[in-house]
Amino acid sequence: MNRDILIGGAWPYANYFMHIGHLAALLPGDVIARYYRGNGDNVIYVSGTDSHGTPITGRAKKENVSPEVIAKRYHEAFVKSFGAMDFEYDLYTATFTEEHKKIVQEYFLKLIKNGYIYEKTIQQDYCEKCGKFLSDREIVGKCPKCGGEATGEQCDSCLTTLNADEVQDKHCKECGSETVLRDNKHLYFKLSAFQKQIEDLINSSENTWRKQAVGESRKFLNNGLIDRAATRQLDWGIKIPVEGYEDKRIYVWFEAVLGYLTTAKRVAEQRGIDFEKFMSKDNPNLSTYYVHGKDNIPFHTIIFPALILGIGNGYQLPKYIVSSGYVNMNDTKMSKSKGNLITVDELVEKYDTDSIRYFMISNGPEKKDMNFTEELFAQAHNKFLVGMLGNFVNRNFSFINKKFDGIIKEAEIDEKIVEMTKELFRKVGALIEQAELKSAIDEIFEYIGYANKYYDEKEPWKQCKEDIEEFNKTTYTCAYIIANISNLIAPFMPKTSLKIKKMLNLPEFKWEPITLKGDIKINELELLFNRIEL
RNA sequence: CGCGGGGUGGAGCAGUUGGUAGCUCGUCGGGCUCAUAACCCGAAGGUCGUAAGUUCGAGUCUUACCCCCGCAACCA
Repeated sequence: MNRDILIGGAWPYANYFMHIGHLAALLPGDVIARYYRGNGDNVIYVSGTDSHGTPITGRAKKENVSPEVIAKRYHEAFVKSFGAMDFEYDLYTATFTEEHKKIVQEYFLKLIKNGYIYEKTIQQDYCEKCGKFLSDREIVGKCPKCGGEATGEQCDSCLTTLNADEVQDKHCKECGSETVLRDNKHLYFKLSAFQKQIEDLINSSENTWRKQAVGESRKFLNNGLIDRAATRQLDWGIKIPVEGYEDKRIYVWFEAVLGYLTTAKRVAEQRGIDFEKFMSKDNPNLSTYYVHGKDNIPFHTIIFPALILGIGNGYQLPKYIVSSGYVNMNDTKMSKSKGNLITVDELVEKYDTDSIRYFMISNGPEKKDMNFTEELFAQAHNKFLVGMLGNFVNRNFSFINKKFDGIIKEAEIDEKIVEMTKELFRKVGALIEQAELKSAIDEIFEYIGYANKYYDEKEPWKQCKEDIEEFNKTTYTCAYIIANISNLIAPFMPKTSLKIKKMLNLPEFKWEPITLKGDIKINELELLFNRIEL
């Protein structure tokens, strides 16, 4: 029975190019997707560009273009970067598409219909000169603590987080005139109504959510969930399908997480799958994965589940929450201003895609933040990819090429290795399903390490002179190992997998052990990886 | 302030239900020669952030403190 798998990668925000932090957080999604596809399962892997919100309008104003221009520019850049890193989404779209907007508005109306949206009037800062309500970022004033320069959300001097109502002596950032408080109506989402259900969700998810996600979510529940405004005073975003709200837009975080549903639904429709059945909590075959960075946790573990419940379509709540830590550069936080931020494009230009994928999984921020340095990267590349994997293939095949015209004679395959291989597929598969990718890839490299040891112990360079039967067994067994490596690494390093498959004329990737038959002719041998010299 | 995650040999990490620490890299020594100074074997390196406590016994439980990262704001 094929399984139904939904994987949602976090939606990168369209205000800068994709950097290695995004990559580290999102890569697990692609690995998991490839793995399940290799099992013949029914995978829907989706994501898109988060393209609304104030920062984009701010940037647009600065560059004197429309927000759409900015959003599309970065959207295209993301598509290119994901492509370069061999991400295979079933659909990568953007929140500015009509399809997304339409479904989000439908969901919004459903929330209203189900009684989870209510109107509330609050007082907000208003600039009379500019004739508009100001967002927290558009307010400047004095910090109540240190008296320094502050915006409506943070003090620039002492760095405390502030609320707009705490800030003193408030002015409009743009024109400088004093702000006044005015009544403004907003639509609120009854998050508090889901306290109990989300508590239950978390209690039943301790083994499938990353530890930090569980802890972080409990924090919010312990404090008690608070209703959140679902609307923002803004003109760039999804329109609110309610009269009297023409000057407002849907809060980006609400619509961005709903993107998982809007995109998955589109994929399902294209494939002729009944999405309501697919996504149903009563579908025992369904597993959902949500993959993102740790700062995104509450949106995926609290808000998104609450929205799903509020919409009331009976969809499955997040089963696997795969949150990653951050990537630091030389022990300091990456940031544009510090200039220590590496974009994916820069990395791809310099290094092998598979090598980057390998490093980001095996040394990635799975449980805690990681530190990225080129030295560490080169070291791991040289030792594991060149020394262990690449070398094992090369030492085998170049010998065969030299002495036996590239022909590996059929022979008995070491039974112990066959058993070990079968077991490995089971073990690694289980780890990938649990999103424990670091352990999964470690298991594979332990196997490769064992293979090198095996080769050394058998000493085929001697066997070929003393006992050709034994030599054939050794080399056929090694060819068997290499063939199986091509499947085992496929979710992690798709290009390398293909290279091996080409050398041995192997069938396309499936998550299962390969059995060899007959003599094998090695197609042109090429090095899998080249050493990196720094 | 509070809360969440983390703090284990030079570096990166494991350590399930408590019993005097494991792995990989790097380093040093040896072996092999099929291989991209690659591969194999061996050795030296830690008392587990700090201070107390519980216990026959704690990295593993309790308390306090310190350091790093994060916290529904749009930055993975």
